[in-house]
Amino acid sequence: MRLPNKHQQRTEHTRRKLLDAGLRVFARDGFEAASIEDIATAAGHTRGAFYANFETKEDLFLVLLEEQAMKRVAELHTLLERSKTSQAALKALRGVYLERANDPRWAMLGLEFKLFALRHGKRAKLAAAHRRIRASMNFDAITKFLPARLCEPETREASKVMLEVALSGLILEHAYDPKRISRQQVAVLLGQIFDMFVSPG
Amino acid sequence: MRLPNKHQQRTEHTRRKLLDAGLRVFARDGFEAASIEDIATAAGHTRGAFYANFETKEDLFLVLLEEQAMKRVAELHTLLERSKTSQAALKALRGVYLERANDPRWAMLGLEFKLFALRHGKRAKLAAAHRRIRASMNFDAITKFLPARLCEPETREASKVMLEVALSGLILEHAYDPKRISRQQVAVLLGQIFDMFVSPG
Amino acid sequence: MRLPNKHQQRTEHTRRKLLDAGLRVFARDGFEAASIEDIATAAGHTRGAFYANFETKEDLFLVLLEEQAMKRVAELHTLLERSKTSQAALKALRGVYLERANDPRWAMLGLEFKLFALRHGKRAKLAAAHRRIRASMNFDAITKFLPARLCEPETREASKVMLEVALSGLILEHAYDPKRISRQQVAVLLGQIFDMFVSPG
Amino acid sequence: MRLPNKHQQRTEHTRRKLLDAGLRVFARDGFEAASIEDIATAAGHTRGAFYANFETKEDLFLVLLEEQAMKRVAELHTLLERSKTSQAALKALRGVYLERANDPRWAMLGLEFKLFALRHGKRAKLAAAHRRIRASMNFDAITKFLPARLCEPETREASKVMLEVALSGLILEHAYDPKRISRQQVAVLLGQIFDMFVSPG
DNA sequence: CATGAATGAGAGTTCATTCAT
DNA sequence: TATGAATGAACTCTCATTCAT
Repeated sequence: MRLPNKHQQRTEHTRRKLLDAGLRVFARDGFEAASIEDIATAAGHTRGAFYANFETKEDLFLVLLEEQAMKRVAELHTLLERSKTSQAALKALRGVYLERANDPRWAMLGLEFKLFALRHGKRAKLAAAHRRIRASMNFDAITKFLPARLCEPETREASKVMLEVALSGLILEHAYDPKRISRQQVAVLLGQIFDMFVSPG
Repeated sequence: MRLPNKHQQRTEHTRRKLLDAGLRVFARDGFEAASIEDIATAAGHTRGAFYANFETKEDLFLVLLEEQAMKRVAELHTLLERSKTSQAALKALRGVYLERANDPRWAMLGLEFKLFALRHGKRAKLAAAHRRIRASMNFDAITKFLPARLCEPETREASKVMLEVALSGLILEHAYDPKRISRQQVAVLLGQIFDMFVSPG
Repeated sequence: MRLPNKHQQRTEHTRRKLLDAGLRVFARDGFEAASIEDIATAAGHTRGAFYANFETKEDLFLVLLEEQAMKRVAELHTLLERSKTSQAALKALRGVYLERANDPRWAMLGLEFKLFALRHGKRAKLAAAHRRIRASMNFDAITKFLPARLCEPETREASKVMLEVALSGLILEHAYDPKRISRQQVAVLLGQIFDMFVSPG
Repeated sequence: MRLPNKHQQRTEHTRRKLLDAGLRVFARDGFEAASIEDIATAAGHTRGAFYANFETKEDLFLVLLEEQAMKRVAELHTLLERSKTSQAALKALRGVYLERANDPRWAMLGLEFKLFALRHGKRAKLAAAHRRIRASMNFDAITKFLPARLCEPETREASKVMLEVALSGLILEHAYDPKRISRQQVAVLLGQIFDMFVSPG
């Protein structure tokens, strides 16, 4: 288990830059309209670097998705582990949930992913990655902090869906027309949704 | 200079078929991935027929949006006019709201439109159509049937946004993974959202 | 030989307008870039009227060429017939020659025709029309007014070529860059050319 | 960031082949009728190679024009520098002038360019290239070898125009109908024009 | 005769991808 | 590993032409 050498580090660095650029460009332009040239350029490289690190545009997209999903789930796990009481956990969870409205990129990426999966779901190559991403999006650890009434699997899952939907939908709506719904109002609505579908009653 | 009626009818018929095909194809493939050839073929015509009736893909998209938005608002108006009491109106409204989850195409079109507007909002040509579509998406007539507490403009608008967001988001989620959230559960969640943000209390 | 009836007159009128529009549009845009829609619109009609009167774009072009060529030769014949002496004929001829620099459209049409013939000369359909146009461009009647030394066939033809070339070339050059060569200078040069290649010496 | 030399060489080679093919195809078919596919194929490549080297058809056309114009002016400068006396210079100039009738492609390109500039002169992008090409077409160095009477700017410019016009016009005429005017006759006429407008009297 | 909707071939252009370097 | 020239398929769009009216 030697440390990566210089060569490997450089490769990793390029890969990192391409992923970061991918996040920006996919969120900004959408999967279809994002061009590999744009992503490579945004990463400070050329298309060649892209193809040295990823197989296709789809590949980068899925890797990016998986990475981001795991990152977010990990954040949640850390958060919950640090919380001493259920109440504290819920409060922290609520804070993170509202906080996430401030980075529209992940919401856009999630939207793009669902549209993408919906439209290319039949492709065999997609399936495995798809499952992994879906799995990493789960954070069942939440369960143990939830009030009993929310712990029946179906209800729990539906609540989670509702939270996701409200988050990404309101972010999109705010981006689409900030005058119609302000950041402030987004926060209020998200709070209401959270309290309704998560907090104990 | 007037056309013989046959010509007009033929034109109208072709235009209608193209719009219908556009709805199907845009909803299925998204704006970017939808090709004019696909739309024309789905309508039983060739690309030439498309260009005889619309200027660009964007043009068809916007016309389609406007038409559908107006159609839906008109349906609501009719509905509300027929209702004799506020209570009846609310009940009818709730029914239509839940009902709309059954046609995923409109939700997909709305999503595509928001993504499209977000990404091409600076284009001058878009602006006018955009405003018209946005306007026709409004249905302030609802207001008079709402409980007083929801009639402050900001709250009302936020509630409408929340309803739209929940509807299109849950439809997308159900389409994306029906096993995760069933049609039944979508209906339940939509009902909860409606009751929370619209019904008097 | 009855007079044309109303129907025929109307047809002839449409055909006339299409030919006039063709002259304008071909001279302005060139054969390739001229669209049938443009020509029909410039004539106050639709493409249908075009196809009711001409077979193809090429057809209109060739008919137009032939008509214009014959018209110009006829003018020359009339002119020469009216002249009582060789000297008067030459003077009149010189005047007409210089005068023709004032209508660039014919020169442009002639240029377009030569380029067209050069590029499509092998097409069988073109051959006949081509010969007729070429023939109608001749005006050997001039010969009898020319000084003896110019009457050897080769020299005579070469001189005529030189006159044509100078006329159309200078018109193009003036249209292309009026600051480089003024209308006045065009006239001076044409006069010099005429005097050198036609006038007796 | 510097390319290994092999890459540069390959690029330059392809670009060269595309320019050469462009010269042939534009001269043969004209600007409008020349297709990028034809040019690329004539160069032994695909359209993609074209777009890797040039932005548009117009771009290749203008680059080609500028290159050819500069090449011809450079030839003239070299020629004049080598001449020891005015008389020798004039003789050499006359020889080159007559010689140029043997390559119809440049004359056709020049014609196409004037027609193109005339028809698209208002386009902003064209203006700069246009000026550069026009400038590189000048060869005022001739002036010092000309007889005094031709040195007044206006007369000189007019003479140059006349020479250009005669050259390209006769080449076109000969290409259009070699039986009407032979290569031999073209040479005779060009000689007469040169002697009249350039040689000392 | 004239209209204009529809066709279909072909244009210019973009772009994911390959490959020699 | 990274470059960038080149490929080729796909796209949007134009336009000469046909045909029902």
